[in-house]
Formats: sequence, structure tokens, C-alpha cells
Amino acid sequence: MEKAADTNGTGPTESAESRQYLGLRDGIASRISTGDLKPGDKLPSERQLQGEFGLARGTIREALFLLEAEGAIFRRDRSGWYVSPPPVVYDPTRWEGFMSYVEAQGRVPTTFTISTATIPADPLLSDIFSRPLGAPLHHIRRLRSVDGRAVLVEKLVVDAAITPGLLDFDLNTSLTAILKRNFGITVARNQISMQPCALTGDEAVDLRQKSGLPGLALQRVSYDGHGRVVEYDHEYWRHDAVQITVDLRVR
Amino acid sequence: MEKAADTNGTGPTESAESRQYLGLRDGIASRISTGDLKPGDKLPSERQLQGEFGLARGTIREALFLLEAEGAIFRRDRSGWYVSPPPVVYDPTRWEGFMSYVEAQGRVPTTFTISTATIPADPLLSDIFSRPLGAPLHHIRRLRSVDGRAVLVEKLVVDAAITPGLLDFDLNTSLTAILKRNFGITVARNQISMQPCALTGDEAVDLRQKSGLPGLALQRVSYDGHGRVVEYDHEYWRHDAVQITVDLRVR
DNA sequence: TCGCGCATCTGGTTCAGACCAGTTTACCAA
DNA sequence: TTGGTAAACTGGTCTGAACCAGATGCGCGA
Repeated sequence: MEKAADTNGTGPTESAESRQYLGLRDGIASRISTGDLKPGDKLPSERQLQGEFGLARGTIREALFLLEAEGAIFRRDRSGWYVSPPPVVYDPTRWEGFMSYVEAQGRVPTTFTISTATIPADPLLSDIFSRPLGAPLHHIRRLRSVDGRAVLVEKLVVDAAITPGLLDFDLNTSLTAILKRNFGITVARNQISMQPCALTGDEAVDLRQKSGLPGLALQRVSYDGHGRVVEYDHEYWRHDAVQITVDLRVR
Repeated sequence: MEKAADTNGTGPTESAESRQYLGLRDGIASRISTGDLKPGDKLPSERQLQGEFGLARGTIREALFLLEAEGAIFRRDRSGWYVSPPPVVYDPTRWEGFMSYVEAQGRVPTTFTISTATIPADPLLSDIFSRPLGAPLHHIRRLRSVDGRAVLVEKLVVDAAITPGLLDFDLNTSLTAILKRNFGITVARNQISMQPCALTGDEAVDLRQKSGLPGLALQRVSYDGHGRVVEYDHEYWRHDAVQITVDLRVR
């Protein structure tokens, strides 16, 4: 148990880690960077690592949590730890829809509609859409995956008055396309807000994440050419699944 | 130690938490939302909470980590846990500089210049700036705080050829203003990229965070009216300190 | 009054063991 | 071959104990 008895001779720049979990983190990270472990590969189980490195399971998990926070690995509940695939690049200004930009990056996108409903506008939504209280709004909840891995949950709200029968369409495809093709609605401006967050409750459940893991929350209000709100969108991304890139003019 | 023996009569929607740390999380969260604990207040120490709730310290810490991930509380190393102040709203398209937009939100911004240097361009920077390998570039590392709390570390790179003597100015003020006033340089376009990340190494040290805590990494390439790169910027934000908001036209 | 130093407090790290609850696998029966 | 079930496996939760190191505060000495 002689913790500090590792008479290390390694220099200060090398992995003479004072904390054991940092050393283990570096060990696994290098195995990933050398290609010894490839995206999608399963790591040895925590108990195997325990025997391999002679550390307590808590210390092993500390290292795994760190790698997870860095986006290097992810977990599937009670199945194991896996090496993360590279993130998807997402440019909110070039919004051609999830399906097309994921495909453009050589990945396989999937959409699953969790639920749909038409609900009277509450005060908040009434305000956002500039519609009377109780006006009908379509609510859509979808789960989107890349290469079979759930990466984001989105909650969409669309004004039912200008999109009658929207919920009868196949919502597992691009909503942008449906709005354009069937209702002649085009988005001209977006108001986007985002924050790093913790994924909890329903979002964590749908993404099959343990509650509390980091994520990225993004809200978008989409306007058409007349300045009318056509869509209000909440997205919850796995933190390791996305890289946001924006090209913009300064005002 | 009868774990599940908490003969709770609370309904399923209430805090009949199956996991103890979730119950504790809710307890502290509600103390914050009711105003019992206000931004800046110090929480009881982990060992005090231990006695108060009769849980192991590890379980207490699990709850604190969750609240931290949610941005509700933060820690000052070996000092204690504190209630987080509200985040700063940051619009990269309305870039008048850190100082002015933080002030506009009624907060007190501070800047501390950690280091400056003029360094020959490496291949990466040479490419970004379209300047020959080895061309002199000013490097500036600054720590920026809101209400006395460090919220971001930035690493700036500026082309030394068009900003001679830049490092002699007081860099604890707005760099945007210095570039404009003294060198006639204005930013016309930004290329911004950002990802949720884990704060590690120097960034964690400067922000007085434990390595591995979540953050937001943001890279910006700024162009002037002629499409010339004038500034390359890396920012590392505390995840709970910032809310990014962007208003943009779709292309 | 000022400043240094030590005792104390606080979070940081690590250990070892235990049981729980989904996942996965292997095997047996139909 | 197929279907189902039980065993084994894996991460999730929790306990309790110990020691480390930086932060803080109090008191003593100059």
C-alpha cells in the first residue's frame, strides 16, 4: 500500500504522476492515441483493470471518469467502457438538417421519434410564438443517433396553425425538408443559445446516460423571412459527440 | 445502516429518491432555489453534511459533484463548496470585449496578464496566419474574472508584424480597443469553434479548478476587412460561468 | 501593531469490502 | 434450431477508515 514509495526517476515533464488516477488516465489515453484501442473498442472491465494495475476500484473509476469528461471514452450502463468515436462537427448557421450534415461527414445518422402531441400554448410558448394563450402547438420529441449511438435528444415546438397535419408526416426524416416541401416554410434567421449542462432526468434516460453526466444544451428559435417564429427547439447533446463551429460576421 | 428503510410517504413525483445522493442533491438544490442559500454562500463542510444526513462522505461528495456538474455550486480547493453566481451571457457576434459586456450585465470584470512573449511561428500558426515559418507572433496568456472569481483563461496570438510594440501596452485592458486605437485594426469576421471539454493541466491550475472538471473550449480566428488573420484565440471557460447566445442568419 | 508560524479545518486521494440491478452469455430443454 | 432461463459479469451505489496537502485563522513574539 506504500503509496508514495514509487521511487520514480522520471522527469517532471514525463508521467511521474503524483496521483495514481492521473497515471492510469495517461496510460489508457496513450493506448488510444497509438491506436492500440480504437473507437468502439471495449476497455477491460473495472475489476480487470484493478488486478492489472493493483489499484482500488475507486481509483480506477476516477481515471475512467476523467477520460469520460475529456470525451475519450464513454460507458454503456452495466455493459462496459468503450472508446469514443470522433465528434460530429455542427454548424448551426449551415442548417441543412441533422441527417444531411452527419452523412456529409461519412457517418450514419438515425432518427427515432419518441413522442408527438398537439398541446395548447402555455404562457412561455405563447410569448415566444406571439400567439394567444392556448393556441395549438405541435410538440415533437426525437432521439438522434450517429452510427447507432444516441447523441442528442430534441424537443421541437412548431406552430400548428401554419403546419396543419404536420404530425401525420414521417417525422423520422428531416423536419426542415418537411416544412419547406409541404408548407413552403423556410428558416431565414436563428436565435441560438447554448450552455454546457448536466444531462439529467428524461434526457439522461433517453441518451442512456447516467444522470449527471456533462452535456450541451442548445435552444433555437427559428424565424422565417417575415420574422415569424416557425420553430422552437431544445437540444440536449452528449458532450463528447459534438463540436460546434460557427462562421460569423461581427456586428 | 438500513439503506432502503426510509419509510417515505412522499409520492413518486416527489423526492422518493432511490439513490441517496439524488435525495441529498435535491435537498441542497431546494435550499438554493428557496434563497436559503444565496450565490456566494458557503455550504456546510462535507464532514458536517455527513453528520447531518448520516451518509458516508463518498455519497455526500457524489451529490456535490452532481450539483457542480449542474452549475449550482462550485468548489474552492481545500476551502469549501459555494453556491454559484448566475452565468455571464456571451454573444461572440457582439464582440466588444470581455470588459464591456461583463460590465453591461452589472458584474465586475477583471483581467490579469499571466505571461507574454514573442515567438516564431510554428507550422500550425504559420498556416493560420498565412505567414512564413518563424515569423514573429505575439503570445499573450490572460486570466479573466467576474466578481473576483476566475472564469476563463485565454491564449491569444497576434501577428507581430502588424502590431509592433503591442506587448508594451497595458494588456489588462481590452485588446480589441488597443488594436483599433493604436494599430487601426478592426475585426470584420470571426471563425469560431467550441466544444465542451474537461479543464486539465495549466487551464485547471489557472482557474483554480481540480483537473478534469467540465469546461467550454472556444477557438476564434479573427479576420479584418481584407480577410487577413489578425488574431487567433483559445479560451477555456468554467462550464458554469458562461451562457453562449448567438443571433445569426441562416445560409 | 504587525508578521510569522503552527494548529486546525477542508477538500483531495486511496484503500478494501459489500451488495444491487441491468447485461450478456452459456447452456439446457423443447 | 430455437427459446428461455439461470449463472456470470459489469457497472452503480454505499460504507467507513485513513492519510495527505493546501487554506485559514488564531495567538504569540518582536
